[in-house]
Amino acid sequence: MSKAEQTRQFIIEKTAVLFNKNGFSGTSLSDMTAATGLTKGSIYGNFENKEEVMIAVFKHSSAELAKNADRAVSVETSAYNKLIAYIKFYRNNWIAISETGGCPMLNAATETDDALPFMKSTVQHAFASWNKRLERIIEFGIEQHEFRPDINSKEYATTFLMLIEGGILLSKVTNKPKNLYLALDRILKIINEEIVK
Amino acid sequence: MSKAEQTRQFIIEKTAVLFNKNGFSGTSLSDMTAATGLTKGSIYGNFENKEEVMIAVFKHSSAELAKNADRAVSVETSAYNKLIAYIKFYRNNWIAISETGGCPMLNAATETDDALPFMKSTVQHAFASWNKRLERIIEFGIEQHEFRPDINSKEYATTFLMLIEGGILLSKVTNKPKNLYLALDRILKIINEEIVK
DNA sequence: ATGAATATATACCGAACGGTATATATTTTA
DNA sequence: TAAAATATATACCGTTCGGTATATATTCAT
Repeated sequence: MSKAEQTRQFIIEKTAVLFNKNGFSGTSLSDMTAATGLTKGSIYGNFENKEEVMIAVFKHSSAELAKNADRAVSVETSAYNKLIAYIKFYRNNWIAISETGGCPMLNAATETDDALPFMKSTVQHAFASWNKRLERIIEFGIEQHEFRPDINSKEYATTFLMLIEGGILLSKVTNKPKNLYLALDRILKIINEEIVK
Repeated sequence: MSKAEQTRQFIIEKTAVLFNKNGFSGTSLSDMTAATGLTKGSIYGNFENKEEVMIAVFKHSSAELAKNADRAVSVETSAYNKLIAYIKFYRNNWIAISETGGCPMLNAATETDDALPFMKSTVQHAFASWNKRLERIIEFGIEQHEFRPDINSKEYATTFLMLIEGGILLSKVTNKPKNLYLALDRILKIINEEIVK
């Protein structure tokens, strides 16, 4: 990794929390120079503009999230245990999520919708990937004869995703993990009562 | 209503969509003068600063949402039909919600969390009120012997709320109402299978 | 080790930012 | 209807905004 690539990665990592907490509009270039200790010249030597940094940061954050979730899931062999591990992953990581400004998917999606057209396709793609990853676990369960063969894996994946995001939102507002846990318990209930044979 | 009060209301209504779409940081005073046709002097004659406008706008938007939902619910007499009406309300209003920038509760909550401390208590209060309103319908159903007496009305209200917000988020991202409908169908299922006797 | 290539810092740009003092209209009250 | 009170417009403030040309360091390949 060349020096420039290192710096690029350094900028992404140091500004990720900034963008996640304050959004694109709420983050200024001086916030970014303060967070990195670099100058505007250095940042603009590695990125075309603020928008490009935002895109790179979001891609990094969502990829990191996916990587961590996948790691937690991959240690399990059965589809059921993989789903349980997924729930556990969110249960265990509430503090980290909370302290770094909440779910980057939720935050970016909310600001992107109407205000950041340049982010639209990137966010859409990240959500589709997330849905697909959950979907694949369910489909794997069907193949392994763990789960009912007639269920709509895509819809269940989406339902889980909505509950997780809704749970994180409520927990952030109330400052209590309880609501996220309620959402996760609901997902568990759906798995046990509707998905497993 | 005095002229000043009229103007104040006029500013709130004209800037509501603006704040909902672009957030607090993404909305400038010139955006506000453009949307209202008024000048800075006029706006600042009616509000202390931009923050006070944001607070007034959010209170207006969330109150409007509550009023419309209550209107839809109040025409029904049974608790069950009130809950159904609540679901129907969101189903019928997707286009309006979508076109005005999505759910103001979701949007404000997301930006507020870490970036707008001056909004925190207002948003928290609005969410608590929302939860309470749903709770009261469920409690009414218990009193009327329509619903099971042992259910946790607060938790069910929160679950519905999370599903609605998660559904709106996903539908906004994908630009398809399908996901919101999926969330609403899930709420209906919970009502029929866990709440009604 | 040295020259070429690349990365970072400095110093600056015009524009837009939120906000305000003051002048001018417009309401409101007597 | 006239005077007092209030609402709105004008013109301006200092600051910060995102962005850039250029100079200076630093890396990298030979």
